[in-house]
Amino acid sequence: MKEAGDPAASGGQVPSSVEHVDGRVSRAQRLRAQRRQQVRQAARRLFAQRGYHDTSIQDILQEAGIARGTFYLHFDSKRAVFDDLVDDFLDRIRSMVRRVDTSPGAPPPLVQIEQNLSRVMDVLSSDRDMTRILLHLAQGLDKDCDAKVADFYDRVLLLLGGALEQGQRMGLLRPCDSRVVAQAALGSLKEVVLHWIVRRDSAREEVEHVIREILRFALEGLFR
Amino acid sequence: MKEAGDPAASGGQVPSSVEHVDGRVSRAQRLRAQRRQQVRQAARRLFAQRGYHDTSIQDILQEAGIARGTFYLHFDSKRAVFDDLVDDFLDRIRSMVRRVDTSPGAPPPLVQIEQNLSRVMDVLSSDRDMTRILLHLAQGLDKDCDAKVADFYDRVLLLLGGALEQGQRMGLLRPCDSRVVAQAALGSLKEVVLHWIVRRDSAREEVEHVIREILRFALEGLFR
Amino acid sequence: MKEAGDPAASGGQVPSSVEHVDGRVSRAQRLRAQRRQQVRQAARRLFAQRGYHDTSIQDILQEAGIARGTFYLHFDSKRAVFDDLVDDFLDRIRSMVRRVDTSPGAPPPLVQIEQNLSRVMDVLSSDRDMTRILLHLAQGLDKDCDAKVADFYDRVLLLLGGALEQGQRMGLLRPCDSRVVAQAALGSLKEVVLHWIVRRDSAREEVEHVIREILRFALEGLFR
Amino acid sequence: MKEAGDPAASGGQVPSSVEHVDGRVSRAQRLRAQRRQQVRQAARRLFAQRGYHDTSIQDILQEAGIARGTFYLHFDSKRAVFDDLVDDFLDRIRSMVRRVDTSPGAPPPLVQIEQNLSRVMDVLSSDRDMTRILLHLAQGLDKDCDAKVADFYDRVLLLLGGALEQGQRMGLLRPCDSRVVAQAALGSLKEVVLHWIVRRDSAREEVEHVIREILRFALEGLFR
DNA sequence: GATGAATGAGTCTTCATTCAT
DNA sequence: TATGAATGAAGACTCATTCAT
Repeated sequence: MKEAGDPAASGGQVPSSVEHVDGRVSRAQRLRAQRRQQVRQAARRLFAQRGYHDTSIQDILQEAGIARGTFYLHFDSKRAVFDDLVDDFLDRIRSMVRRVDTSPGAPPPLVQIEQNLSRVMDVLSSDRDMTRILLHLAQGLDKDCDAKVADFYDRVLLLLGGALEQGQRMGLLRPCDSRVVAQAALGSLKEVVLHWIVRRDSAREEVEHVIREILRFALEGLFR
Repeated sequence: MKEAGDPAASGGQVPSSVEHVDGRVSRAQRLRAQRRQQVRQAARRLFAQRGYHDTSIQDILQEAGIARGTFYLHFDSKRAVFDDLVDDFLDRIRSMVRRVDTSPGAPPPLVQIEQNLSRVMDVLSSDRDMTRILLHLAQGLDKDCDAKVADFYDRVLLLLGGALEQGQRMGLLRPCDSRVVAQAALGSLKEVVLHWIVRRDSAREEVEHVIREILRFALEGLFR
Repeated sequence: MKEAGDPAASGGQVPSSVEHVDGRVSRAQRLRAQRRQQVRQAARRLFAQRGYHDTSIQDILQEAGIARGTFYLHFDSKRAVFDDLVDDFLDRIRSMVRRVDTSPGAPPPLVQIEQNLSRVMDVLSSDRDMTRILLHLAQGLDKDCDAKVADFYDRVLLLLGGALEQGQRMGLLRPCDSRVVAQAALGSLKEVVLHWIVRRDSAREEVEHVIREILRFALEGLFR
Repeated sequence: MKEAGDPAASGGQVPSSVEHVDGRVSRAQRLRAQRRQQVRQAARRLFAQRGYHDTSIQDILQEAGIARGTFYLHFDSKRAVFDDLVDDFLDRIRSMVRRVDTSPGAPPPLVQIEQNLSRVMDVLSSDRDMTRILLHLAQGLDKDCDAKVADFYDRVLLLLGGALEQGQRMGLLRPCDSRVVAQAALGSLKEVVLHWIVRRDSAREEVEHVIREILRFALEGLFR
């Protein structure tokens, strides 16, 4: 489970005068990052389980096995941990998506799309807690968070909509309202993830069956 | 708008004496119901706007223009209003759905489905605040609430899945994993509602265009 | 069970012009007194059972079967009912005590004392709820009430102490610190009443056995 | 003064790291105990003065000079302080009572009883507030508290009754209903304590005079 | 860095009392 | 006189955050 993007750990001010022995500072940084991870993991588990509001700082401290003050040494507030978790997770998802390459010689667009989907599903599967948080809690927490998540989905929709339009231009897809269909596709995905990844912890093959089903559903529809 | 389950109304002090002037008691009951509505409306607006946790009882009092005690005269707790709102809304949605009639002479199933969809969309459109609450807040509030909403959606999925299987048996639809496709359809719907009803307050025609688009998407798919 | 001293009922302003038919006003007064009694009885039962603070006005209304406003038509406050009950009860007890008659030809002092005691015990037995209230709740409610009850007991102590000193002067009793002994006697009585009247609802004979036991205890002591 | 049952102290966060400076932890514990005492003392004073219900948490905070949260750091609720105070006081009283030793060579039983009495009176004298609370407030607060206090007195009565029966068997005391007489004795004691210790803050000699008086009263009675 | 006692603003809820009908 | 909806002051308790050690 990757834990990228800890700005405080990497960007901290390192007083050079103190670095007597090479490696001392880096050891401190490593410890600091460890602590941070400890907190993040505890918070993630609890947020996913009980929700944001029903998780108290006290709960996190207990779960992480640290003291109150220590928490505030690493995060500014309870909300900061939440944001950190969400930002990181969104980044991880974003980084899984490759733009569809339409140059000659590249794999067929459909294959590329399925690969994107598959990579994203892998990330979601590997962190069910965060997936649950993203789908259940992140919306409705507060204007700021709503905006962030909405922005994320908007970008996804733009991507999907673009792909649809490209498909139409290429004569692969029938004409349709690309915005609406992109939304429908995104919604399908969310719902299916909720059921197969968050609620049941489905095995890889099962998830792949589900992916194929909704892809076929999206492409061929239900008739006949 | 139905006003179910008012404990105070049923358990309240019933005047043992004779109803002096005809209509005096019924007027009191009407006023009582009005007050209740006043509170519900205030709470609904605020919950939709700020979320459950960021709405204090104080906010509701202010919005409704009543005193603290008055609130508790009509509802047991902040949570009770929320539950009341959600329960009532779910009931309203449920009541819009008619089982598809496959007897000879009945309208084609597809038409019936579209009518169902249209009636549900009307309810959702007519109460954007509650739609927003249902889609954003009700999940992730609390185990109890989660269970209630999950149960609602589960019933919807059963309905959809059943319809799909029937369509398959009737040779109208191609074979597919009805559970997965039902989820996909539900997800599409949710997402589309979120965009066109909750975010933008789309006009009726716009909504109908959207309905047609996702129905066609679901039935014909994207190819060709 | 006597219900004396309702100032509002007896002292109420009666507009003479209204008294069309003789007896109309008195009927109103009777009804008023009845209502008052209704409230008193409900309150007494509840105060005895649950204590003053754990009895709400709502409880009293329910028990008495009247409406909120009606309560305040008869009593100024919750506390006023309590005071009314206690005052009345203390009066009833006081009225049972006759000063010991030492004139020649009168019954022996000891017999008079036992008669006093017996009459008081009858009152206590006949209203266990008020006895419980007096012994358990009236002390410690509040400065005012404490003062009232303390004043009552002080008068009792003065009476007892006077009797003791008289007995000493008459050569019947041995010299002793009359104040202390009066207190001891009062305390014995209270405790015994608590056990035999409040906790168990002892029959008359049992109570008389108890009276004889503590009288003998007080007079003869335990030695030999 | 014993400080039993501090849930926060035992369940608190125990520093997992090494105790850097010898005594640092124990100093923290000492400070913690001090705070607790501070709260207890403030609460005791106020409960004794104004009663349980007329003392608000706010009052206690003011009197103790601490903040709201600090109170709840040491006690679960207002009621918890009260219970803690009463439990501790009852324990202190109980611990003063030694079973009467009737083996040959032991001091005469009467002397032992007087010593017990004297020790108990010392405890009561040394904490007038708690004595007042025990005699005035603890009864009538609540079923739970009533039961606790009643149980305490029941044990005292058992002890006294047993002593009386032993005295009778040894031929020292005349036959009597030991239960009734034990109650009378307990009641005498309570009343006398109320007057001489709670109301007036009598000096030691005065209290001893009172003890002697009621002992003589109990043993020799009043006749002659 | 790590600790955890202290803080106090903020929240929900109760309930005695008032008053228009 | 009787009613009961409305009131709002007052209460207990929580919990994210700070800071001295």
